[in-house]
Amino acid sequence: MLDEFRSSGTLSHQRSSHPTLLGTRFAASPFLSTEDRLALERVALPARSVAAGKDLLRESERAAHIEVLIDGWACRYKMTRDGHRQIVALLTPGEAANLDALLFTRLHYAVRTLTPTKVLTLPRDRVLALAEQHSGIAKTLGWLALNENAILSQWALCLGRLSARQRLAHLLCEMSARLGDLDDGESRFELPLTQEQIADVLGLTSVHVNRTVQQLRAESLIETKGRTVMIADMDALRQIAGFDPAYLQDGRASAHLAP
Amino acid sequence: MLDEFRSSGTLSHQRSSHPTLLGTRFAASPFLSTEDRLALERVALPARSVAAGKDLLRESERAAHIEVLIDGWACRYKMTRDGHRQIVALLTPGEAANLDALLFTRLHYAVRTLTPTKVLTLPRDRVLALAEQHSGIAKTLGWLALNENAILSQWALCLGRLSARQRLAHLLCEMSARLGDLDDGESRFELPLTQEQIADVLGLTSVHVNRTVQQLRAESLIETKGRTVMIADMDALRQIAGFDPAYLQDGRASAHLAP
DNA sequence: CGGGTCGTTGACACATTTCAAGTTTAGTGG
DNA sequence: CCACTAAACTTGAAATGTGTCAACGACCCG
Repeated sequence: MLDEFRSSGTLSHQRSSHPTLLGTRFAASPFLSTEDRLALERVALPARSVAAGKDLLRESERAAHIEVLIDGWACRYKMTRDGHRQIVALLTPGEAANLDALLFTRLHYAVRTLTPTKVLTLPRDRVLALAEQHSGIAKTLGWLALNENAILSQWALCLGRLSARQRLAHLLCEMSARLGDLDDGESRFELPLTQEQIADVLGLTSVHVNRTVQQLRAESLIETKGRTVMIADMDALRQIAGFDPAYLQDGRASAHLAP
Repeated sequence: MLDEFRSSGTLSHQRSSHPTLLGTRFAASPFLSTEDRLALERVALPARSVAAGKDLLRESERAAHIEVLIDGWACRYKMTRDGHRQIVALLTPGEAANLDALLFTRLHYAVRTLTPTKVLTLPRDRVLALAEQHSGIAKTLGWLALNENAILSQWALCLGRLSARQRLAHLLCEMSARLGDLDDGESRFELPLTQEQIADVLGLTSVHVNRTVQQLRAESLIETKGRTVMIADMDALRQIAGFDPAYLQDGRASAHLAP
């Protein structure tokens, strides 16, 4: 059972203190061989710990490294001129914070930790050099970018066309699926977000998120205790959200393409 | 002056009838050498014409080719369970319709033409093979994907946090910039979208788009005649939208990284 | 114990949607 | 070239989802 492992938000109880990409999104790529992964790990800088609520990267910053979230949660966000925040990506353990840094000179978003995290740094130039030698690494990087693309497209649909209720349901379904809970029926996981942060993901107000959460609770669709969410009726919630996990799972289906 | 050239929505008055990537987003990549581009053109299938309003690709389809829009406009869109449409990307002359097909097995969106178009097909396997040999091509593909991510992230901010008025202003600013009108002051270009399609981009109702367009017209910020938009006061419009073209221009700034 | 963050609640304002006509424009065939 | 039709645009009135403002309570941590 991976339950405790997962709900702790941790992916890196590695045997050694050495940085490892095992269990990251990188390792989930169907294109990354073990050899590729080890090559990447060899250029990784030592992991460092970052407290919750810190800006890992700031908007418009020049970033020369890729930060990989080994442990803990973070988010990418953007600010509007009049001071509103929109979270454009939730980063769960194992995800890269700023893939763009590989080919872009400046970031177009900020990255902030949501919990205490462990972060591993991959120097841009070393990764680019590896990508030229190992096509599996190049493909993996492209695959990661396209995955983010798929999630962003889905969120455009949600933000543009779904009601508050549907958006919240969708977020819960998505996070449950991304955290590995693919089984139907029930699901329980840690969602280390305040209602205000959820509002910044959903493009809503924290007040309205609160009311919507209560509504779902009243219908016995979900339960919450602290930062733990339990989805009591996954089918019903997916129905409300119009959630189809297909957009999250590609690549796994095409694993036969791996070298 | 490129004015007529641009406003015709055409990028492919090529000398020969041979397919060409000159003038496409591919060619805009700071990583693509002339040799790389010619290699890609060699594997391209003959361009074909597609009428307006046709579904080039359907959601969940297995796509083995990348379709590049040589001429005309198209969009990527997704449908909600209850029948609402969200356009998640506007594809202008020179853009790739379904980059995802490179590494994914299934599409997560549909692609529909908005005007009569010319489409060029790049076979997936040929492109992948080229990407392994030419690092410039691999980088270009990644660069294209990251560019789409930047635009999608910006749209998440717009859809989540901007008012109808701001969103419309933002769309007009973005399209003006993407079509190459970087000069300040005025801008005139073709926007071949009905107000209903604009609504599907902005996550609004066509009725409300209409009212918002009229508002901008009444303030003398824009003028429209047919499908031609004229931005009369770019600075004011950018101010309203909080528009900063930075997210569109990366790569050009890093052109020194090209081989 | 105290102060701050987070969650909760109520009353009200307002942006946007919905519904249901019109009117204009563009395209098509006679 | 005109007549006809469908699509696109426009308008108004009413409904509604979500935001705003302001207060209070619960909880946690130092």
